[in-house]
Amino acid sequence: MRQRQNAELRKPEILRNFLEILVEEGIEGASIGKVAKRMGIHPSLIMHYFSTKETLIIEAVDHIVHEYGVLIDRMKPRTADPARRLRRLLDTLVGDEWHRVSEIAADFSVISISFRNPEVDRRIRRLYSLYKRFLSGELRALMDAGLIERRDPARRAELLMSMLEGYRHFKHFFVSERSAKSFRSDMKRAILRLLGTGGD
Amino acid sequence: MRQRQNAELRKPEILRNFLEILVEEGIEGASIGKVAKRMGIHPSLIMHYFSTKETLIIEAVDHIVHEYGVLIDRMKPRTADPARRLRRLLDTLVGDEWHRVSEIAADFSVISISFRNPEVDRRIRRLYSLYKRFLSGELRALMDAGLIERRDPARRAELLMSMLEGYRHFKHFFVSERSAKSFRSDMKRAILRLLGTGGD
Amino acid sequence: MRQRQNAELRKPEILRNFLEILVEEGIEGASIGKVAKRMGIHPSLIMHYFSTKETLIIEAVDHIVHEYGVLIDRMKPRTADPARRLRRLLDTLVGDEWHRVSEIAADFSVISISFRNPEVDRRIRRLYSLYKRFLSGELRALMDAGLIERRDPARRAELLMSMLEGYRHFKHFFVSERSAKSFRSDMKRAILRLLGTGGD
Amino acid sequence: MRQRQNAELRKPEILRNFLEILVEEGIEGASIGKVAKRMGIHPSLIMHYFSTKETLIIEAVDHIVHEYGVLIDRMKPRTADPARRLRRLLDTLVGDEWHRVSEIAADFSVISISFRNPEVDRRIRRLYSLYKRFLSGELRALMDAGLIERRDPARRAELLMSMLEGYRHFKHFFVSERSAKSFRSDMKRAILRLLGTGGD
DNA sequence: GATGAATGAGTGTTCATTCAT
DNA sequence: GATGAATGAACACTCATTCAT
Repeated sequence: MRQRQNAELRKPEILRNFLEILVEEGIEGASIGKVAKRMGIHPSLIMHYFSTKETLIIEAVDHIVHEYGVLIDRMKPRTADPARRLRRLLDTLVGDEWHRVSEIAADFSVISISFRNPEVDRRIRRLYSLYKRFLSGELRALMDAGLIERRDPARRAELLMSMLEGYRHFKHFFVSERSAKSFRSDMKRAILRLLGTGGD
Repeated sequence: MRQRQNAELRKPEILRNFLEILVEEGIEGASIGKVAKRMGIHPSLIMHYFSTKETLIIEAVDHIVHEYGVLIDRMKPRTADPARRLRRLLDTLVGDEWHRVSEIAADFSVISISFRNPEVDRRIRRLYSLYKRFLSGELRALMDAGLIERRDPARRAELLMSMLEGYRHFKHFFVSERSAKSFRSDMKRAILRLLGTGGD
Repeated sequence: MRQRQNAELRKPEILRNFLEILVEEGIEGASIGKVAKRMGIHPSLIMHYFSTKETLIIEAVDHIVHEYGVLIDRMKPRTADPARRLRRLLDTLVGDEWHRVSEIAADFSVISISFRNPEVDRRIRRLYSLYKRFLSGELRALMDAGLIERRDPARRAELLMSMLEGYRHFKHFFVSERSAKSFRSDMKRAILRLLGTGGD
Repeated sequence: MRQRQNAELRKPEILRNFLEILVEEGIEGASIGKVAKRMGIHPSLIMHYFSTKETLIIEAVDHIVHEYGVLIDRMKPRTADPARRLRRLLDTLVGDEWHRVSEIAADFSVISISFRNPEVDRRIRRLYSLYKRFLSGELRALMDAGLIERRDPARRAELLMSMLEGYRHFKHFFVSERSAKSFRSDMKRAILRLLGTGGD
């Protein structure tokens, strides 16, 4: 019954199951035993692949961070036309994909871990700095094109990230189901305001 | 050793210690045993007061939520003068006090719990709805006074909360230590823009 | 809310609740805490009345033993007529009342305790010896009257008790619901056979 | 210290120790910790083999039930000669072996458990139904041979079981040590009477 | 008479981990 | 590559009991 598989197949499978449990039960409920039971394998086999729960967590965080990185990469514009670049940026930032990429519950668990685990902290920091670098670059281009107000692009990026991350993580607490859709277009307009374009 | 105290003294002391550990070690590390050891008492004494870890958590969350509630309450303006009200609102929203009221690490742990614990979820939801109600009211008053653009105040409140909560919770990831101070005045200006006043 | 009562009222109430739990959850589940919770009083109050779980158990056993004692007492014939005495004896031994007097589950728990608790053992022994003395006396009278075979009345009593106790305690395992009623008349005939009367 | 064994050796060893404690301390005193201490191993090792106290109990009950099953099996006659079959049956039913197979204290504990544990209940029921099926079959053969009175063999089996089980379980309460031996021949005669043979 | 504070041992169970096979 | 044996610490929780009020 127990098929013999190699690390390349098993490891991602373990990571996937671990992340599922992380989402369902939080970090306080995510144990090696549960992952093993869910996969129908022996706990020691997980130790065999990851040697420590710590490294399992790190690799799981890496997986999440990687997904976000891919997304940021995909936001990169394929055109030099400033107007289209602005539209594309806005569409991506408030778009479905970005908000769906990972379960928010996992985000909270991971960030929760980051306070005590320097390795996890480093990874999140690196992700956000990547994000910020991309955004500032994009804003600078738009400023150069005169499409948005010329100001310190890094600061503007931080403002944007505040609003976007705040919305992504807390919306389910204060945005009613009903208004979620129209809220998105509000958000677009708000971004434009923050960046300073002519009018609404 | 067997010092005798009563519930009014012991319970908050236990809660305080529990929250300290929650911040230091996260929900996955916050155990009754550790709280007891830290206090130099027996774990069963904690059960005596809270009967369940669940209720200990709930009461701890209540404690946090209460603090935020007090803060929201203190934001309430003592004046009818619209201009002063606006200034006061801005000062509070980006002020130190609001950002210091509780350790952000505790916030993440608590929200992390809220995904699986309906009681905790209810409490956070109640808090945010209180927050939103207060903000919309305040915005409506400012709209009536013609100080900010007249728009659906609830939606505007949600936008504001997105940005503020995003900043509060994620700033340490993307705002450099150096810029934190000046970022605050940026934030104020951003708020004014979102709400639509004459110019910068 | 908590009324002040005196020992004469409280003690039997505690015993009653303890026995209920003993039946429902067995000796392994019958704790002072549960009794207290069920009664809405503090566990220490039970200690106040019984000072030890041991004495609580003993008094509970006493209560059960007492009930059986009353029953045996009630079997005593009010007539000197030997034929009526025999009929009455048979009717009682297989009668409903005797089989209903106490929950069999409690019997098993109590006997289970008796193996390790000499006090409980003494009480059960005393009860059975009372039972045996009564039965032998009755049989001797019937022998003297020539209604049943003349043999060592004590031995005959033991035989009878074997069969009756066996039926009482194990019938639910091997007697089908359907046959339980007719089994009773079978049992009566069986007793007569054991005691040696003319025919069936 | 860390002697390595396998399940085939350890599991029965654990079961044996558990049953010993069950007899000595009753179900209320039979804990995994005590079994572990007695064996000089860690409690978690017992969990490793049985994963739950419940399954440990079930397997222990299975062990007891199995022993009885073997005994019933051994009662099966090797001859077709009715007279020898009857003698053999009588000898077995009142014989030492049957009464020694398991500590009566364990019986009471197990039956005590059966009231709340459906799995245990099922097992005891199955055992008794096996026992009854065997006895009725045997009685029918003897009836066919004209050695005992022709009556509903199932009912007669139930009567027999009542008496035998009653004797087995309660004899130590009402049968004096002195009389135990002669009681056995009394019991044989009583059985014959119940089954209806010519005379005593 | 009754409650609450406090203890300390003990409950079954989960956990990550090590090691031999 | 995979399993199973074994550990030891930790977990939340229950228990009977003591003592002060």
